[in-house]
Amino acid sequence: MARPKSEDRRAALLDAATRVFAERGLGASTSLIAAQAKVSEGSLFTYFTTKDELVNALYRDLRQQLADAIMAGFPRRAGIRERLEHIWTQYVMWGADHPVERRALRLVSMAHVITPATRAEGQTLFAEVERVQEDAIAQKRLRHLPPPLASAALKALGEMTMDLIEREPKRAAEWRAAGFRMLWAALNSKP
Amino acid sequence: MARPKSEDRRAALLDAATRVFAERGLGASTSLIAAQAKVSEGSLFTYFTTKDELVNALYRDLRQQLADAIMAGFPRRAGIRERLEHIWTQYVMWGADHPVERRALRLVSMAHVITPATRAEGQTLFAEVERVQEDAIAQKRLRHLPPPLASAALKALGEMTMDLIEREPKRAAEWRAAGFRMLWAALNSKP
Amino acid sequence: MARPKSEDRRAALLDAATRVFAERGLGASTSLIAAQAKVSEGSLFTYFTTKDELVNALYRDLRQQLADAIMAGFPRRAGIRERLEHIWTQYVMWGADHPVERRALRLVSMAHVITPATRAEGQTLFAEVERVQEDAIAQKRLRHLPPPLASAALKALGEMTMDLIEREPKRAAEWRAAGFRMLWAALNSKP
Amino acid sequence: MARPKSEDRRAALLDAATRVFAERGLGASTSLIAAQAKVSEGSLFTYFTTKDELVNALYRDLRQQLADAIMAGFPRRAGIRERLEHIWTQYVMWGADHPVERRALRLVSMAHVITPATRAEGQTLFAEVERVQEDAIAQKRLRHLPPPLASAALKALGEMTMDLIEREPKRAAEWRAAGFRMLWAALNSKP
DNA sequence: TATGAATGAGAATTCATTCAT
DNA sequence: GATGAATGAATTCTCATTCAT
Repeated sequence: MARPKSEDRRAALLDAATRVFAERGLGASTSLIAAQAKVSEGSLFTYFTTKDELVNALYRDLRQQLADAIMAGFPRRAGIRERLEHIWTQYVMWGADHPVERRALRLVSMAHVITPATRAEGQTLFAEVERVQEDAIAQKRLRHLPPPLASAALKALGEMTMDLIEREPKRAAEWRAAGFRMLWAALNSKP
Repeated sequence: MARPKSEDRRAALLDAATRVFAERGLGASTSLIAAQAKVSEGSLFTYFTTKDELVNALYRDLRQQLADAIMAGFPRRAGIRERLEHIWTQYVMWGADHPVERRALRLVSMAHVITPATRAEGQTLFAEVERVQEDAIAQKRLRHLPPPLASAALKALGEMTMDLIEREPKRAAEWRAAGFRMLWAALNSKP
Repeated sequence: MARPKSEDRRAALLDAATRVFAERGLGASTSLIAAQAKVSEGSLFTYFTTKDELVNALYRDLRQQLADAIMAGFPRRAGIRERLEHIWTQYVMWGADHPVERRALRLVSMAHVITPATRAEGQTLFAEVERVQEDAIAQKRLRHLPPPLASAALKALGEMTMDLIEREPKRAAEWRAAGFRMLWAALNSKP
Repeated sequence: MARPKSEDRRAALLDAATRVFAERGLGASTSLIAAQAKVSEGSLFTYFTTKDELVNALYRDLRQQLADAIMAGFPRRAGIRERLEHIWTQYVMWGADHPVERRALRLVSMAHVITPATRAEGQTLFAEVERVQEDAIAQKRLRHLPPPLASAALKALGEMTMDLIEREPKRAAEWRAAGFRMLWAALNSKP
C-alpha cells in the first residue's frame, strides 16, 4: 500500500559503500555513503539498521558477486586441471576487472564487525575448489596435499597475481598464465 | 640525545599502538593507545605530531622488526635454495611467533594514510629476495621467472602458511615445510 | 460523522499514548505509539497533526476520564461532608485503579507543550469541589478557609494517598480513610 | 600538573541544567545546557560521562540544596510543633524562593533514568521529619498516625502551599501559615 | 484514507588536537 | 617536557513529519 522498499536503493547503497570504503577505508562516514548513493542520510538506516549491518551486508554481497563470477560457466565434468584453471581464470579476471570491489572486499573481510555467522556463510565460496581437490585425491592425484592447501594456495597466488596485474595491466595475460603454472606446480610438488 | 627515557616512551607508544590496532582496528583512539602505553594523551603528540604520523612510524617500525628477523643469521654465501629457505623460515616463524605484530602490520599496510614515501622505504624489505633471484638467474637457474615473481610468491605463500599455522599451531612444522616445498616448486615451474 | 471506525482508532492511539508515555516518558516516539495502537505511523498524523497536539488531546482525555469517575453518582443534594467524601473516594479509587493513567496524566500535566487554553479547560475539573466549599461558606461552615484551599488540599492529600496505596495496596482502605480524616481535619482547622 | 577539573565549571553545568530543564523539560539538549554554562559541548562530557549521569547528579545536587535549606538552624531540642514548623517554614520558603530549582527537582524526580541507588540516597532527606514523628509517638502524641504519614503529608501540603504562593506571591505569609495550620490539624486528626 | 518509506534536522557522544598548568 | 582538561567538528543514529503508492 505504501511505497515499497526499493531494491535499487539498496543496491545503490551497497555500491556507494563499495566505492567509498575502497577509497577511504571502513572509517568512511555513513553520510558520505548516503550522499554517493543519492539517498538521504536517514534512508541508509531504513535499509541497514546499523553501519555494522551495512558492512556485513556488503561482505555478503561482494562474496556473492565473486562467487557468481567464478562459477559462471563452470565445467563441472571436466578434468581436474581444467576445472581448477577455470576457477583460477575467473577469479583472477574478476579481481583485475573489479579493483574497487576487490579492495572493498579485502577491507571488509578484515573488519572485526563481521559476525561469525556472516563469515561462515562466506566459507562456502571456495568449497568448489575443495571439491576439486577431493576429486583429485580420489583419482590418486595430489594425494600428498593436506586438504585445505589447495584452496589456500589458489587464494594466495590468485591475490598475488591480481596485485601484479594491478601494477602492470598490460601484462595481465602473462601474469595470469604464470600464476596458474605456479599454482599447478605448487599443488603437484612432492615431499 | 639527552633524553634516553624518551626513546622508551616512543617505543612504549609504538608497542601500545601495535596491540591496540591489532585488537580494534585503525579506528582505535589515540587516547586508548596513550593509556595502554602509560603515557598521557598529550604526550603522544609530542612523539608523533599526528595520528597519521604514528601510523606511518608504526609501519616503518614493524617492517623493520620483520626485516631484522628475516636477516638475522642470513647465510649470505650459501646456495640459492638455502638462502631462500632461510628467508622463508624466518619469515614464517616471525609471523607465527608474533601474531599481534603481524595483524597490526597487515592493517597498517592497507591504510590509505601511509605516505608513498613511507611505502617506498618498505620496498627494500624483500630486496634480498630479489637479489637471490637475480643470483639464480645469473647462475642460469629460475631463468624463465619474471623478476618480481619470486618475492611476490614468497610473500603470498608465506602469508598463507602463517594463516594455516595460526589456525592449527600444532602442525606448524608441517605447514612450514609444505609451504616451502610449494614455493620451490612454483619458482621452478616451467612454461 | 461518517467514520465510526475512525473514532476507534483515535481512542486506540490515545490509549497507546497513555501506556507508552507512562512507561517511557514524554520522550517516547510517535512511531512506538502508533505501533502499540496497531496503526501506521502516518495515520497517527491524520488524527493528530502534531505530537504536541496528541499530548494536548491526551491531557484533555485523561482529565475527562478522571472527571467522569469523580462525578459518577455524585450526591448533589447531600451534605457537605458527604459530597466531599464522595469526591474523595472516587478520586482516590480512580488513581488506585488506574495507575498507568495517573502516571500519564501527571507527566502530561507537567509538559510545557500544553496550551494555556487546554490547561484552562482542565480547571473545571475541580470546580465541583469549589462549589461544595462555597456552599459550606454559605452555610457558615469552613468560613475561615480561603477559597482555592479546599480543592488544592483535596488534590494534594488525594495524590499523597494514592502514592501510599500504590506502595501498599493491601492497606488501601486504611489509607483512604486516614487520608479523608486528615483532609476533613485540615479543612476545619481554625486560625 | 595539568589543568585540574574545575568545581566552578561543574557547578555552572548543574546550574545551567537546572534552568534549561525547568524551562524546556528533560528533553532539552545537552548542547543547550553547555551553551548556557558557557562551556563547550565536549566539556559537558568530561564532567558527566552521560546525559543520564548529569540528570542523576542534578537530582542529588538539588536534593542536597533543599536538605541544607531545611536543616539550617534546625532546633534539635525544641518541642514537636516547633521542630515541625521549622521544617515546614524552611521547606516552603525554599520552594517559594527557588521556583526554578523546584521545577527542575520535580521533573528530575520523575525521570526513569534516576538510578535506584541515587533515589535511595534521597530518601534521607525527610528522615528528620520521620524522627520528629517518632519522638511524638514516644511522647504519646500523634499516636494513631501510621508512620509514613507525617512526612507524606508535610510534603503534599508543602507542595500545595508552594503552588499557591507561586500563583499569588503577595499572600505568601498567609498561605504559609494556613498551610501549617492544616498540616497540624491533619496530623492531629483522630479516627 | 491508510500505509510505511523518505527525509533531514537534530541528538548524544567521540576524538584528534590544543593549551593552560 | 609532561599532563589531562578543553575544544568543536564530525559521527552514527533517531524521530517527527511528509509524501508516493
